[in-house]
Amino acid sequence: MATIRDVAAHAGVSTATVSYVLNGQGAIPAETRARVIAAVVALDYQPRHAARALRGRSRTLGISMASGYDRLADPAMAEVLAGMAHEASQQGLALLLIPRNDDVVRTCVMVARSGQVDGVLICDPGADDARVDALHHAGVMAVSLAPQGDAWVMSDIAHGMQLAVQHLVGLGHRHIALIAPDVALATSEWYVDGFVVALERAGLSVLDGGVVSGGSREVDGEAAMLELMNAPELPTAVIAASDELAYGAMRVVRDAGLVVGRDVSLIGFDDLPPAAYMQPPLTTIRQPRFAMGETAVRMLVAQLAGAPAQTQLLAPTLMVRASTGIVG
Amino acid sequence: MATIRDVAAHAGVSTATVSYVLNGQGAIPAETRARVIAAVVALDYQPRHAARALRGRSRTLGISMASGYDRLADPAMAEVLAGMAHEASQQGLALLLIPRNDDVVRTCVMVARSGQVDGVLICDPGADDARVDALHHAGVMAVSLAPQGDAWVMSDIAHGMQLAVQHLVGLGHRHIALIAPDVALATSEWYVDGFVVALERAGLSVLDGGVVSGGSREVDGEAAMLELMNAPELPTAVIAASDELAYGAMRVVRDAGLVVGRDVSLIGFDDLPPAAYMQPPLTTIRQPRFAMGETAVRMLVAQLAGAPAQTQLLAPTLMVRASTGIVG
DNA sequence: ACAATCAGGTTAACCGTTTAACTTCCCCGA
DNA sequence: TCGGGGAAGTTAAACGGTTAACCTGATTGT
Repeated sequence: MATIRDVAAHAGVSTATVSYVLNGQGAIPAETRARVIAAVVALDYQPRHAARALRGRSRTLGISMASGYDRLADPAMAEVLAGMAHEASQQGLALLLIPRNDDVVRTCVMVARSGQVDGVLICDPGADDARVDALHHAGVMAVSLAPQGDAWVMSDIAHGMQLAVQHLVGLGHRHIALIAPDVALATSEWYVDGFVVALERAGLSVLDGGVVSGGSREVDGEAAMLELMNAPELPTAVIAASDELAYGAMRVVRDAGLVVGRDVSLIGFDDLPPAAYMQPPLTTIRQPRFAMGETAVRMLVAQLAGAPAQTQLLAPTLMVRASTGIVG
Repeated sequence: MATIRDVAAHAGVSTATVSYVLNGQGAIPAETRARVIAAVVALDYQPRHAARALRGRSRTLGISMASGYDRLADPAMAEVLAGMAHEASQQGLALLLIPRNDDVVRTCVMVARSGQVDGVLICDPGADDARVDALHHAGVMAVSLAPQGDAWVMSDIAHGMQLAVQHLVGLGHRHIALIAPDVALATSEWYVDGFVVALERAGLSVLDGGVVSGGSREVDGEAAMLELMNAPELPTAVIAASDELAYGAMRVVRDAGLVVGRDVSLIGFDDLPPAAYMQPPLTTIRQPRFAMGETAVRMLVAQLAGAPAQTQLLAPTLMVRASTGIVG
């Protein structure tokens, strides 16, 4: 493969000149510039990334995923990632999926300190996640997808809960339950607290057994809904912390011979594409996942450029469909 | 940040010795080794990735996605990616999402030739994809997720179609239609050809308008199903090339007042998690997406290690649920 | 007429590792 | 006693760019 020296020789200039031309720096007259370009083309020259990165930055951002890359298959996560990839591409940055082993925190810090990435995006922050502190301590810039540290972006879950509860209360519901997400996730408590606060504002209170811990998959939603149905009194409405949980809950309600949207109202979170194709179509709180990904990247880039750390809440919206109805 | 020189000075040895210790090479007595390790720990030394990569390989594989990173949000794609990330982690390799611009082929070749990645995984091969040839021409190792070039892995779609058709024929169906995938994808023709061959083997033939071109999203499935319903005679069974297409088709059938699984049988492809939660639960051909991702990485790694290029077909399986039933 | 300035370069140090080749020193066998 | 050979390091040349500092000759200002 041709090196910058070969190009310089071919164009009859020094390597410095070639470098300046390629980086658009220095004052190079058009004629010389043209000769250099011609040499680059003739030799099919491609600068080595490692050699460049050895001096400056790597122009790559790291993606850290603690809970295992299986989570990539989670559509909500995939959408965040899509947003990140989109924005990163806009900025000409690459995204690196940091390899995982038993010590995720260590590996993540190592990759960052090795300079393979300029900053890190913490995609699945756990409750009490050690990565934020570890990265901060190592002097690595990072943005988290949950409120931790001083740079993060999240969907305004509390507001989403308000929307959900208000919608249900408006339909006459007074007896509302929550299927909470996996407690291991940092966002988990936001769903629960948001739910409690929203109920209070509506003048309602949380019932005994009105918050059941779910998980993240459909089967978890089934188990949680079964738990709710075995309680002394069945809530008239259920909010699930994700669409997947809602899918599972919906099936259980249906199997019990009840009609979702009439006997029991059901709201999900996320608005994944299949939600609108469920039977009945699922009312849900759309979370701006793609935008969260884009925003996280923009924030990290700004921080790398010297801007101060920021935090941001993105607004969710209510998608009304047929899985919620007047209490009856 | 401490460099290898600092470590060498601190341990009272040369940089070469430090390097040998760190890479487990050369014959270094335990006592010296311990001194070096102690220095590494004391100085919190972390080797620079770029400096290493400048000599050897980058230990990173590239992910090329031509159709835009929005496709990452496609759950089927996300599952492939999860498999790749999993296997790559096992091997201690990182995965790089290659940035996209208007000239995808060029960018992809550039990143590979720049040495930022050792090889490329072509995730969404298009029909007549220029990347395979371009990469091959540039001497870059690559594995595609569709039959093109000499190294690829794919789910055995033809066999999947056999399973689907056999299942339907066993239920008495003779009038079967196909909702095809986006023709821009390299795998598209495999669905169509597989369908045609499977029908022939069953002694059936393709009807007029029996193959409608779909797309990839739920709305495309709706449009395709509408087209089928407007044809002179309604097929008794429909095979959709993806679960998403099937979701859309299912809704249209339902909205027309027909019952899926009784009036019209419906089969999807992929077996995404929501499939089992549709109403009725969707019979579908499960494709081993995660395994495809793992296999692709393994094949690329083997190739980089000098092994000859391989091709592989992974077996899909039939998941029988309630969306298919005896013709009536 | 002479210094200051500028355009258009070049030189060489530097980024941080790896590794082939070489040096020492010591031990052992003939 | 001498040479061969291995153990334990060291030296220094790569790897392929970037960039601060310097050089040269021509032009400008006074």
